[in-house]
Amino acid sequence: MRQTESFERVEQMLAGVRAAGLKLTPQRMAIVKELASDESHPTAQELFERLRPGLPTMSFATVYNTLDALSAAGLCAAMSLSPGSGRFDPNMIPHHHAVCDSCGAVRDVPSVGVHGEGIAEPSAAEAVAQVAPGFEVRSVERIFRGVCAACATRQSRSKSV
Amino acid sequence: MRQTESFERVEQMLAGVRAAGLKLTPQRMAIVKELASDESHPTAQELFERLRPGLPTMSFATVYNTLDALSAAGLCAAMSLSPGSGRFDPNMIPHHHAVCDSCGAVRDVPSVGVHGEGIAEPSAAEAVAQVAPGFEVRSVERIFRGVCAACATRQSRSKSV
DNA sequence: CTTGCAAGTTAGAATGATTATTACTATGGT
DNA sequence: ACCATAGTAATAATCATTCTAACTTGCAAG
Repeated sequence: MRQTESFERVEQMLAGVRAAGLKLTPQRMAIVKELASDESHPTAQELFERLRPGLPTMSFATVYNTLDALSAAGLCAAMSLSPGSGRFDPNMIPHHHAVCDSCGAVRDVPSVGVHGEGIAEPSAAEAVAQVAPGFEVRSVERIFRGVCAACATRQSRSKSV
Repeated sequence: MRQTESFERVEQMLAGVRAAGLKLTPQRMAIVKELASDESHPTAQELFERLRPGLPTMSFATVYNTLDALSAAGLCAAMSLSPGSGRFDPNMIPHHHAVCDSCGAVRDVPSVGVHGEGIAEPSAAEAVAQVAPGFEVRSVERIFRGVCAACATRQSRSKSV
């Protein structure tokens, strides 16, 4: 069943590539196949190393280009979850973050509200337990992604030109 | 009032530095002051640039060292929210992520459950609106941080030595 | 107040991931 | 089969972060 699922996802993604007007090159096919059948959220590095045996001439930049193209076409998502990098937060009270996709600004969002602090609701904890048995959840963080007021006006302005 | 708040946080953090057995150097004081009175989640880069005028001899590594020390002492948190970097996710169905703090592995967590997809609950949306008026939330992502089964056993093993 | 030493700092080099550049090549429509 | 365009390869450039080795300082005991 899992085979079928990932096969479908490959097909879907390849269709998406064409629909987005992107050319279907061997490199892209290989990257799509590898990415779509992988649950482990690989890095560009990992993909490159896995694909190199099959396409020894492929360049590293192609992996990034393709991943960017896929992201832009809405066929995959770039994440940044790696620990110990980027920004530092002096606020140790459990809270969430609003991140502007456009300018990258980050704002704290207090976790008031009915659902309580940084503790998972039962349903969510169950969902984690199902996909990752034995995973001990220590904290839950919510990231609200969107566009801040400043960027919204800036974008509509430049769009109207 | 805001002045007082950040002043308190500086005091608290400095106290924490001493409590953790860390030496209180001018560089650390400066970094703590700057970080604790800042809501914008600065990068190491930004902190360094802001502090350089006051401490021209300070090295870049000191900023990182201090931030690491503060994180280790539980006085601040390192985040990675920047867009377009790190890992790639082929799963475009709204879902959450379980991240192991120890090995960095990422697993998808389906967002079944009563609270629905990637849409914020009213209370959370309100909270965002209060701190960032005009922020348009496009998606909500949850990150469950913790320790995966494999790392949990590995840690308890090495701890018992 | 002085002294000693561990912890901290400095400067710069090393590392590693990502992005940009440029000339070459292959794809897909006609 | 041909051509224009989009994609690729190779390499250089950039940026953040970590490491190294020598020097300096906070601070506690004398």
